[in-house]
Amino acid sequence: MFTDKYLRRRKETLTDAERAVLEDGVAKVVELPPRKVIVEAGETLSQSTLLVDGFMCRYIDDRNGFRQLVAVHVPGDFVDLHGYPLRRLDHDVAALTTTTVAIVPHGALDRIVEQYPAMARKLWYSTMIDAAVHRAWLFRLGRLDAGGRIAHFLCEMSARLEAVGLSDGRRFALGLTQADLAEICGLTSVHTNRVLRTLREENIVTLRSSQVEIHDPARLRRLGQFDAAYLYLDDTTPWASPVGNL
Amino acid sequence: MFTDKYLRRRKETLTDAERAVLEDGVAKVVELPPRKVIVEAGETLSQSTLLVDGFMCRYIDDRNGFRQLVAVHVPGDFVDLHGYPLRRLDHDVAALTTTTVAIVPHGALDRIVEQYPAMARKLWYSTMIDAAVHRAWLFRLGRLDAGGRIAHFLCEMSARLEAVGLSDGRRFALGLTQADLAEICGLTSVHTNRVLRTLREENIVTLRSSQVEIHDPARLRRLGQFDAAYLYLDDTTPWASPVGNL
DNA sequence: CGACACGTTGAGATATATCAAACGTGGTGG
DNA sequence: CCACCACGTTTGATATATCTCAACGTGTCG
Repeated sequence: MFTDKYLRRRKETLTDAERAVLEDGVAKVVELPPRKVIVEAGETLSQSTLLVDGFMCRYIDDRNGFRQLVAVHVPGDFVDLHGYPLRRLDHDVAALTTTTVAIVPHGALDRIVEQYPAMARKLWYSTMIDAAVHRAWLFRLGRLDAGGRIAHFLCEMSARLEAVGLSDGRRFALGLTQADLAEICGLTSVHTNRVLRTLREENIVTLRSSQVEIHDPARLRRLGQFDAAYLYLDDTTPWASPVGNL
Repeated sequence: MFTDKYLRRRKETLTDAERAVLEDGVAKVVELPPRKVIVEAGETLSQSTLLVDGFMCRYIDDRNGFRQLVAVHVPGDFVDLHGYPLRRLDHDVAALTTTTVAIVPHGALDRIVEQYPAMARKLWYSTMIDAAVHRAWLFRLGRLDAGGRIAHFLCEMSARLEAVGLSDGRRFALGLTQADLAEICGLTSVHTNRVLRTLREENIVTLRSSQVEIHDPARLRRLGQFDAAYLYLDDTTPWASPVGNL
């Protein structure tokens, strides 16, 4: 099963049988080039996307062509599962890097939800983690200054990537430019650059060509007032997350 | 049925039979005093709260005792339905004003979800609207300046209250102090006060002792770059929202 | 009448944006 | 193999939005 690659690294929340059912629903696996937009706001959707490899994001455009990222996705995430109940989205979805995605038609989800109530619950739960991440992002934008926002985001990425075996808590690849990071944190790229410099100079964290190296995790967490509880990573309720961190 | 009061005002999305089922699940109806905290982050929940009357909010505390509101609820909203799948929340839930709430034990939801798959979908959908609102708030905090944030929020409240018959699109009661508004918009209350003054002076909107009067809806919308699509108010899919705007 | 919460105003400090330019570097075509 | 281009990064100088601190006003309610 291709989902083995990352999905198994996490606290097992989908049973093997359930993962098989989900994979049965996969219509095809595709590679997307960097920056490829796969969903535009308002479109009616007939499928959802499971991210197998690479990084994706979701964003809302403003009037002046600037955009606010509202989510970043790592391998194992069910990127637009919320599009299944919602039908049409309020934002765009795009690849950040070259990615591999598995396409799950909504018809397949209909069947899964009907036949396997336990999976229906886990899918719902999964979308609720996504919402919890939104709330953490609200906190980040509303209450933290530039340094705190960047620190908080890097902590989140480290935790989520570690959960799927893509970070050791110190170093990881992150397919983001400084401009992307700015769009996540509600800052200009110029200011983001300056803040990254001081973070580097103070020996807290270094970000170079999409490689992140955390030198002082404790200070980074404190700067970002980061508490990973909202990621529900240790959850083992019958509701627990079906895939990746979502 | 007590839910008639507001729930019927909206595009009918729960059938009468379904509303009856939901009301059957209500264990009790209670009144809460202003500022009453009903859920604290991390607690394990065994019930969810339907807001019948008044205003409630959800918020995340920072280290210094400041807080960021992550949601505001109006009558008809299922305030912490996400607590049903999540079990424990990543934030607090509190009343803003004196409120009336209906308590729905999670056991009752279990029964509903098992017996009525169509309602299970509608409940899921409802939590997805809540998440869509989170994303609009991310846009607000990340991309708009102080005036834009306040304008955007007031547009949202006007639209949501209008949907439940509590606003005529021009005037409505909003149980918020300027300090609350500041915590919603990621601003200080001092700055919020100044921005409100210019909004009043420019004859766009007046907020006086929790009464909002919109003098120039078009300019307010433009200022806040507001587009109500994310509220999915006109949705009539089989998924459509069960209650209030959530 | 006093207390308390909420709203208002002022002066000054600071974080972040803006505009403009230069730099590095990996890739590409001649 | 070099020249050059595109893209991301870095830096400087200046403008501006928002915060901070401190004080004062105003209404409401016991």
